[in-house]
Amino acid sequence: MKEILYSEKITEYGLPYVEIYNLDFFETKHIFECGQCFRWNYVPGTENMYLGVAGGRAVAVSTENTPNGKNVIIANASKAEFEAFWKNYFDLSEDYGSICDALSQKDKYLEKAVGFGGGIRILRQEFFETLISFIISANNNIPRIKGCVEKICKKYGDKISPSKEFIRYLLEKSNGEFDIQKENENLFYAFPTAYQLEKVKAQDYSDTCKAGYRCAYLESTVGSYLENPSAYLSASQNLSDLETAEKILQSYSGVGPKVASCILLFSGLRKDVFPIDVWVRRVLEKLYFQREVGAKEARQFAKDYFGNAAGFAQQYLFYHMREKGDSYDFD
DNA sequence: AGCCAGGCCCAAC
DNA sequence: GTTGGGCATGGC
Repeated sequence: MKEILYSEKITEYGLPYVEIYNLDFFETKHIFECGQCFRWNYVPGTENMYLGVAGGRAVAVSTENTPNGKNVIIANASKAEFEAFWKNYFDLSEDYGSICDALSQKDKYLEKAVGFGGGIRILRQEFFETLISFIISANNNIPRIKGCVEKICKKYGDKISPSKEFIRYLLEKSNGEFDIQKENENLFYAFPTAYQLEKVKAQDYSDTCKAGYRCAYLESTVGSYLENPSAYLSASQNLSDLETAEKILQSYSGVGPKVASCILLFSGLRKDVFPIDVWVRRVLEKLYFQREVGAKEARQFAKDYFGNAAGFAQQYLFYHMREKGDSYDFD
């Protein structure tokens, strides 16, 4: 794997940004629209820029082609912030070239899915945010999940006031299409900490974000999380025993097998899990079974067939099928 | 109107 | 240990 080269720069009007040079396997659309995250939004008027909040910081991420390859630009970030947070967040230490090669050689379906979504990176998102977000995701659809999460952040999270320079950057890059008034009111909030949610009741969540019956799960899970905030560490450190990690996560209210897999995968704790929702089960049935299968049989197959790369395989298959929609067909 | 969405809980076997 | 009904909400 190539060494990651980057530097901090600054616009002529004073906005710091980090530029990563010649980075392969990084497409913003693939990364932010593959269903793993809910707080990144396309910036209208740009080619491929997404604005998001993580780690209590708002940044705009885009790529641009140069004669030497594709550069990634993280705007409104310093070198120190990149090294302390974003480098890990974007999973830059993972060798996606090897993963894509290995999966592509496995079968023709994966070859196509990897060819389609080869710019995906599995984000190493913060644990508590991932826990709460994927409880909301159960039996829900992605646009609504994003709305629920956004409203919770707006009501309970810390306000992040964008600098004048960052606003100018967003306006210029979007040719004025970015609605700074509206988005400043909606997007620039940190995900709340567990302590900020400590006193929030199910009814409050319901009034705030209309998450329905999941609101009771949220209240309960925040409570049990606060009883032992480091419990998830024992799940993450227990790398030799996936079943224990899943069991710990499933002790939270609203977390079953599928949501537990998502939390492990999308918070970067484990890459060898294979979350199975209704979409993914359909893909497995269509591609590998040619019949209907139960959840347990599907899980076993994924574990045996995809092995250590199961999480990556799942994301490439999921993204490909979701984007293709009705035209998803390999035959 | 009825079905579906990155499913889970709980009761009944 | 497995299975099935119920579940809030909004888009189509």
